[in-house]
Amino acid sequence: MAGGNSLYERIYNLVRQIPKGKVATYGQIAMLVGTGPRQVGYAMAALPHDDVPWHRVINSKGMVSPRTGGDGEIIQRVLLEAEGVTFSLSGKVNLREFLWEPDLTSLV
DNA sequence: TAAATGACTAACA
DNA sequence: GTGTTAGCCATTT
Repeated sequence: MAGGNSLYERIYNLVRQIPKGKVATYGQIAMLVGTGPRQVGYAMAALPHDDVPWHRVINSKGMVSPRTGGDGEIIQRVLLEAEGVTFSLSGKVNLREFLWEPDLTSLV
Protein backbone atom coordinates (compact mmCIF):
# COMPACT_ATOMS: atom_id res chain seq x y z
CA MET A 1 0.00 0.00 0.00
CA ALA A 2 1.01 3.57 -0.31
CA GLY A 3 1.76 4.04 3.34
CA GLY A 4 0.68 7.55 4.25
CA ASN A 5 2.17 10.34 2.15
CA SER A 6 3.03 8.80 -1.19
CA LEU A 7 3.42 9.97 -4.73
CA TYR A 8 -0.21 9.15 -5.32
CA GLU A 9 -1.23 11.48 -2.52
CA ARG A 10 0.38 14.30 -4.47
CA ILE A 11 -1.43 13.24 -7.62
CA TYR A 12 -4.81 13.14 -5.90
CA ASN A 13 -4.12 16.43 -4.19
CA LEU A 14 -3.35 18.00 -7.54
CA VAL A 15 -6.42 16.53 -9.21
CA ARG A 16 -8.59 18.02 -6.46
CA GLN A 17 -7.29 21.45 -7.46
CA ILE A 18 -8.63 21.19 -10.98
CA PRO A 19 -11.45 23.75 -11.13
CA LYS A 20 -14.91 22.77 -12.25
CA GLY A 21 -15.40 23.09 -15.98
CA LYS A 22 -11.73 22.45 -16.67
CA VAL A 23 -9.70 19.37 -17.55
CA ALA A 24 -6.05 18.33 -17.15
CA THR A 25 -3.94 15.82 -19.03
CA TYR A 26 -2.06 12.91 -17.49
CA GLY A 27 1.23 14.23 -18.77
CA GLN A 28 0.56 17.63 -17.27
CA ILE A 29 -0.05 16.19 -13.82
CA ALA A 30 2.87 13.81 -14.20
CA MET A 31 5.15 16.73 -14.89
CA LEU A 32 3.89 18.65 -11.86
CA VAL A 33 4.46 15.78 -9.46
CA GLY A 34 7.69 14.79 -11.15
CA THR A 35 6.86 11.30 -12.38
CA GLY A 36 5.85 9.48 -15.53
CA PRO A 37 2.37 9.71 -17.06
CA ARG A 38 1.67 6.02 -16.45
CA GLN A 39 1.82 6.58 -12.72
CA VAL A 40 -0.97 9.12 -13.04
CA GLY A 41 -3.12 6.64 -14.91
CA TYR A 42 -2.27 3.96 -12.39
CA ALA A 43 -3.11 6.30 -9.55
CA MET A 44 -6.54 6.88 -11.05
CA ALA A 45 -7.07 3.16 -11.43
CA ALA A 46 -6.25 2.64 -7.76
CA LEU A 47 -8.35 5.63 -6.63
CA PRO A 48 -8.56 4.92 -2.88
CA HIS A 49 -10.34 8.26 -2.63
CA ASP A 50 -13.88 8.74 -3.83
CA ASP A 51 -13.75 12.51 -3.47
CA VAL A 52 -11.30 13.03 -6.31
CA PRO A 53 -12.59 14.55 -9.58
CA TRP A 54 -10.85 11.86 -11.60
CA HIS A 55 -13.21 12.58 -14.48
CA ARG A 56 -11.37 15.87 -15.07
CA VAL A 57 -8.23 13.95 -16.03
CA ILE A 58 -8.00 12.99 -19.69
CA ASN A 59 -5.27 12.04 -22.16
CA SER A 60 -3.20 14.33 -24.36
CA LYS A 61 -5.55 13.84 -27.30
CA GLY A 62 -8.36 15.46 -25.37
CA MET A 63 -10.27 12.21 -25.21
CA VAL A 64 -11.42 9.98 -22.38
CA SER A 65 -9.05 7.05 -22.13
CA PRO A 66 -10.49 3.57 -22.50
CA ARG A 67 -9.93 1.67 -19.31
CA THR A 68 -9.87 -2.07 -18.69
CA GLY A 69 -13.22 -3.69 -18.18
CA GLY A 70 -16.11 -1.39 -17.24
CA ASP A 71 -17.64 1.43 -19.20
CA GLY A 72 -16.72 4.27 -16.85
CA GLU A 73 -15.59 6.04 -19.98
CA ILE A 74 -19.22 7.01 -20.61
CA ILE A 75 -19.71 8.17 -17.03
CA GLN A 76 -16.65 10.39 -17.28
CA ARG A 77 -18.03 12.14 -20.32
CA VAL A 78 -21.39 12.71 -18.67
CA LEU A 79 -19.75 14.16 -15.56
CA LEU A 80 -17.70 16.56 -17.65
CA GLU A 81 -20.68 17.69 -19.70
CA ALA A 82 -22.53 18.32 -16.44
CA GLU A 83 -19.73 20.73 -15.48
CA GLY A 84 -19.92 22.63 -18.72
CA VAL A 85 -17.22 20.87 -20.71
CA THR A 86 -18.29 20.34 -24.29
CA PHE A 87 -17.24 17.49 -26.58
CA SER A 88 -16.70 17.68 -30.31
CA LEU A 89 -18.49 15.35 -32.69
CA SER A 90 -15.44 13.12 -32.53
CA GLY A 91 -15.85 12.86 -28.77
CA LYS A 92 -12.91 15.11 -28.09
CA VAL A 93 -12.58 18.05 -25.68
CA ASN A 94 -11.34 21.38 -26.97
CA LEU A 95 -8.16 21.57 -24.88
CA ARG A 96 -7.48 25.07 -26.17
CA GLU A 97 -10.45 26.22 -24.12
CA PHE A 98 -10.93 23.71 -21.30
CA LEU A 99 -7.37 22.71 -20.44
CA TRP A 100 -6.59 23.63 -16.84
CA GLU A 101 -3.77 26.13 -16.33
CA PRO A 102 -2.26 25.20 -12.95
CA ASP A 103 -1.63 28.13 -10.66
CA LEU A 104 1.99 27.53 -9.69
CA THR A 105 1.91 30.32 -7.14
CA SER A 106 -0.58 28.36 -5.04
CA LEU A 107 1.28 25.09 -5.42
CA VAL A 108 4.42 26.35 -3.74
C1' DT B 1 14.55 -10.03 -5.23
C1' DA B 2 12.87 -9.97 -9.95
C1' DA B 3 9.26 -9.83 -13.31
C1' DA B 4 4.77 -8.12 -14.76
C1' DT B 5 1.33 -4.44 -15.02
C1' DG B 6 -0.84 -0.15 -16.67
C1' DA B 7 -7.22 5.27 -17.26
C1' DC B 8 0.09 7.60 -20.98
C1' DT B 9 3.10 10.14 -24.42
C1' DA B 10 6.06 11.17 -28.15
C1' DA B 11 8.22 9.81 -32.23
C1' DC B 12 8.15 7.49 -36.45
C1' DA B 13 6.07 4.85 -40.76
C1' DG C 1 -5.54 10.78 -40.95
C1' DT C 2 -4.23 5.87 -38.53
C1' DG C 3 -0.87 2.15 -36.80
C1' DT C 4 3.20 0.63 -34.50
C1' DT C 5 7.57 1.15 -31.26
C1' DA C 6 9.84 2.54 -27.62
C1' DG C 7 10.26 5.02 -23.12
C1' DC C 8 8.27 5.84 -18.93
C1' DC C 9 8.30 4.46 -13.39
C1' DA C 10 5.51 3.38 -8.94
C1' DT C 11 2.76 -0.40 -7.54
C1' DT C 12 1.60 -5.26 -7.34
C1' DT C 13 2.43 -10.24 -7.53
